[in-house]
Amino acid sequence: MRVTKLARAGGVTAETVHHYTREGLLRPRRDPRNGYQLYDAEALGRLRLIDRLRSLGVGLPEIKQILSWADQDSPPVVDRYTPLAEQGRHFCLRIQELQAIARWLDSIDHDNASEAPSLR
Amino acid sequence: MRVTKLARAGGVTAETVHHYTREGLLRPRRDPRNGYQLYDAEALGRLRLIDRLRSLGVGLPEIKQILSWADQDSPPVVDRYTPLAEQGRHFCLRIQELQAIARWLDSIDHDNASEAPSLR
DNA sequence: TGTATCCTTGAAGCCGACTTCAAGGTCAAG
DNA sequence: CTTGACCTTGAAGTCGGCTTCAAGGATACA
Repeated sequence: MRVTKLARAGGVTAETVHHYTREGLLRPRRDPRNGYQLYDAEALGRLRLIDRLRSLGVGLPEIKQILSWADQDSPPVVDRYTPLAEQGRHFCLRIQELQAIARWLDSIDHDNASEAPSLR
Repeated sequence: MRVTKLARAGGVTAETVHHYTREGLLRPRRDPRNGYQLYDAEALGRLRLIDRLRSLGVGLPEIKQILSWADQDSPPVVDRYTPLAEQGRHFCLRIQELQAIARWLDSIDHDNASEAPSLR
């Protein structure tokens, strides 16, 4: 599929797809006849992943790295173990923080007398 | 305490504290003698919360709103129920996404044969 | 009393992530 | 064979979130 179709499927603008492509996060093949960029179904998965990570405040370079791990089918584990584990810990921390905040928001939501632990 | 001390305690620069103060996320009282901004222990809690939310991609206006809920000691629940519940759902979604991604990263990390579900 | 450190405000600058603009090539339908 | 929708690239513009700069006042202390 071409940019516009991918963009619509992923819920972003065609320009955003272009942007990610320029930045190397998406790597479409080319239609040899006209130079058009052609994206496959996997590209849609990548696009959705990019979008989710972006909404969580992950920057494009970091996302690019994550995608590169996904690209390696049979990678040498030892080469990427350290940064990957680090990434994993990073996300685990974020999750815990997010959960704590969500619990707190929820406690207000249900009008429990509890307050934000982080503010005291 | 004054800006620099708060900033150091919160692990940010004094300029960042100034920025948050200008944007209304922190509201220090003033030393009447010299106009200095004075922050209390609660401000440190707020600062830490701001910092965590920022690292999760939450923007300053959204954070300001969240802080305003924390400010209300005995608020009319009905007035803020809707946006708050929305916020809660928003964060829950983020958490779920983040967990899915973390699981996936983790699965690579431990070299299971599994792949990213989001890419297929 | 000097001087080093901290405080104030306002304005300008920087960076990342898009978004818009411009100029032109492709293509299907009528 | 023209019109409208879609594609290309490169460059410039926008916006949020700081960060830096500038000019001047306050404080601490040897």
